[in-house]
Amino acid sequence: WKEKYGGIILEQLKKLGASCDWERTKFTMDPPMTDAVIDVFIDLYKKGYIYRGLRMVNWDPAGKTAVSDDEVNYKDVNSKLYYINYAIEGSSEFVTIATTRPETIMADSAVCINPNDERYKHLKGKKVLIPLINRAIPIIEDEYVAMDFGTGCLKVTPAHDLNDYELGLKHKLEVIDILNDDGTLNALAKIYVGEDRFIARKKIGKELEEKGLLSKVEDYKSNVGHSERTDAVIEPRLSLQWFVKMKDITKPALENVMNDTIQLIPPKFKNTYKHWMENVRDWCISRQLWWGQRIPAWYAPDGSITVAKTREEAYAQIKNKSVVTIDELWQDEDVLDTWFSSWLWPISVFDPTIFGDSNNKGNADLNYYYPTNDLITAPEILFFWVARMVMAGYEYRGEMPFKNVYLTGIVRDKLGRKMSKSLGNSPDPLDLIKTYGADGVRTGMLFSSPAGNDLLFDEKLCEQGRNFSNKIWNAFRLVKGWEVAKIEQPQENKIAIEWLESKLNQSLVELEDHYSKFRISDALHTTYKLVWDDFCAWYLEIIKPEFGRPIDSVTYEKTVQFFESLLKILHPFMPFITEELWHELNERKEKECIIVEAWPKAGAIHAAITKDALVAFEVVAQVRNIRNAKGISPKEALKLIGNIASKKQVDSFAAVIKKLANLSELSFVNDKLANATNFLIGTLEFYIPMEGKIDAAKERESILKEIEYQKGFIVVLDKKLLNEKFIASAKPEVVALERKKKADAEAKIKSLEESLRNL
RNA sequence: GGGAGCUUAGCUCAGCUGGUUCAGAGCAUCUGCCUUACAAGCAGAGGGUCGGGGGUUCGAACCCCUCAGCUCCCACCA
Repeated sequence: WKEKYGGIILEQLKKLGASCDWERTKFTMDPPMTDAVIDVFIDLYKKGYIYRGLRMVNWDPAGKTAVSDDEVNYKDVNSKLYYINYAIEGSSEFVTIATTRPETIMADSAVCINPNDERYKHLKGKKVLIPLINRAIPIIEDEYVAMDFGTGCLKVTPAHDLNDYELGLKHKLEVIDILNDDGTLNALAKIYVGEDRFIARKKIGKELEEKGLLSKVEDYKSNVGHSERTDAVIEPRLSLQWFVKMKDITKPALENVMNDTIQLIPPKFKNTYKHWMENVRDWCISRQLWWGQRIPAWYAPDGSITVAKTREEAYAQIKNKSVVTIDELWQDEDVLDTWFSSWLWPISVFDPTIFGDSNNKGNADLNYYYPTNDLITAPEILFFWVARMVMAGYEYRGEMPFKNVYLTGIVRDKLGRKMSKSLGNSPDPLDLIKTYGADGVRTGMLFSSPAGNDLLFDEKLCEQGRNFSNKIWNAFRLVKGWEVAKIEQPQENKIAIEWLESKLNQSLVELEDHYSKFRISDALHTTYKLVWDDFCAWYLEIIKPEFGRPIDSVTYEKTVQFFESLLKILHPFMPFITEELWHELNERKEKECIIVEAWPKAGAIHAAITKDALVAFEVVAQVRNIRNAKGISPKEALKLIGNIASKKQVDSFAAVIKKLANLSELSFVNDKLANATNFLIGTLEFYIPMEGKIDAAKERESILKEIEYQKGFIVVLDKKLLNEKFIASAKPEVVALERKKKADAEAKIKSLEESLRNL
């Protein structure tokens, strides 16, 4: 099973482009890993952490087997609530107790009342007699009993009810198991021995009624567990199991998550974690299954138990104390909970021998890799696995196993259901990869993957991811298709390069911030915008030479460099296309691969240059506004200006600005950029009004609206700046920034008023 | 029953320290474009009482209270 399904999972991971160390895959049931598990069991047993105790299991009397919680279906069943009179010892009085299970009264160990219940105050310290068998049991008090349910008086049956069992533990009550494994009553029941539990229920009900011990019977709906396999009513049954004491071992695990030595991402899980760790019960580690590590406990005919790794070792320990032969020993048939092997993972995966010998400091791998940086896992196994790895880490290495725990979202389908094998609602990643490509699927998943939040899976996102791959590919085709010549570099290319340089650096800073906070989805969005909007939509459109013309070599070289940087930052999301293009873009040596390339370093963000370039781009926006105001197509607008644009370039505003620059024989010379843009706008305004269609009223309206907005802004800023509380509490640079905002707004209003006059 | 979280555009979700970078993105829809990288694309448009109510504050999507709906984890009732 493991070979088949483990193999499929590994193949899916490889197809998805996960870059793991495939030579080091481990299976927790491999012999050395198994040794580690057994060694830990023995060690914890010696330390007194492991003990045998009783535990309620879900018992299926038809299948005569324990079933897991998952295999129990709860159904609403019509049943009856029997009100039974228990006589008070040495008195003619009685108390009435409501129960759905009169057949278990013979297993009662006590009757429990709420200490705050005035009705029963006089019963304190007395005893009652169980009807039909007349056994005396004590009356105990516990706030657990609900005063408003039934009669407020509860019969306590530790052997046949989980809550009663715990109440029994608390009050040290006797446990009397009156049922056989097939659901019939045994000799301890004293009456109706051998009868089935449900037949006994009816007969006991009848007998109680005949003897006048039944005060009434009510119809009642209860939620009863049924076995998924046999549909038999599940019987809570006590069984001997192995436990790990959690009290001490959880201490460092709680402490070091609370003080952020180990960080949970997102941190909201700290609360959940804390609550669990503070209320943790002892860990039941034995399982009645046929696979797993068998518990290393050996039983002798005299009833003694020896914990040892092998039969021989067990015999060596026991032979002087007990008269047994080695062949008479038998091993516990239960196996260990799967998490009892998994919790050692961060250690045993590197050095499984470390647990057998307390002096073992660990091999080189363990010392190098432990503790690791990040654990990525699902929130639903935060307790099962993560918390226990932390416990084992502190117990066996005295140190955290990992620094950060990134909890992924749970993937749900469009209907909000958890994706699962049993529902069959999870798409096969291999099919998705076939349709959208591995890069598309990865990107699609990450578009909407905030840490720890659920994620409704939608194939549309994979489609978007696929489209992004395509965009990158097309950008590559464009660049690679250019003819390069040693010609003079146009001014606007210089500006475009500086602008993109600055944008790239700015994005690198943002990415660093996002990645450091594990905001993977945000990192993808930043990357996506940089590549699609800044690089493809703006930069490439500006530097793109006219059809049939070559590009200047300086711009070309720089563009290839940009492309390389972009591929590097894209690589974590899209490893396949980036690796491919990396090799196509330039000559590479044999081992020069993008996967081992260094992450681009952020350079300076040239605020001034960015600003100039933005002014240039703003011209584009102005052109657009004027065009919209006149309600004419850009083609028409350009025809007005001069019949110069090719059909292809008409719709591209980046191209428009270039054409405009050529037309007016202007170049974007250094600091005179602003003058140039003003001239351009003037040019447009000169030509376009000649059409006589300009909607002056509309234009005026929009300018007035903008002025209104800016004035409103100033009011807001003034309010803030005049607020003593704000001034007192804010940092000086924040105040300065607010002042600057105000000055900018005032300048803007002046310029708007100017254009209003010119209109 | 105990605990945690969610509710923002038709859909999926951002919105990080309360402020005008705050009402956003993508998808979907609508309009116009087969354009010499890309129709899996380009240019635009419409669309929201930030679940309801109350409070704190100069100021609330954001903080507090409350109600409603949803989800997950744990425990499940005589």
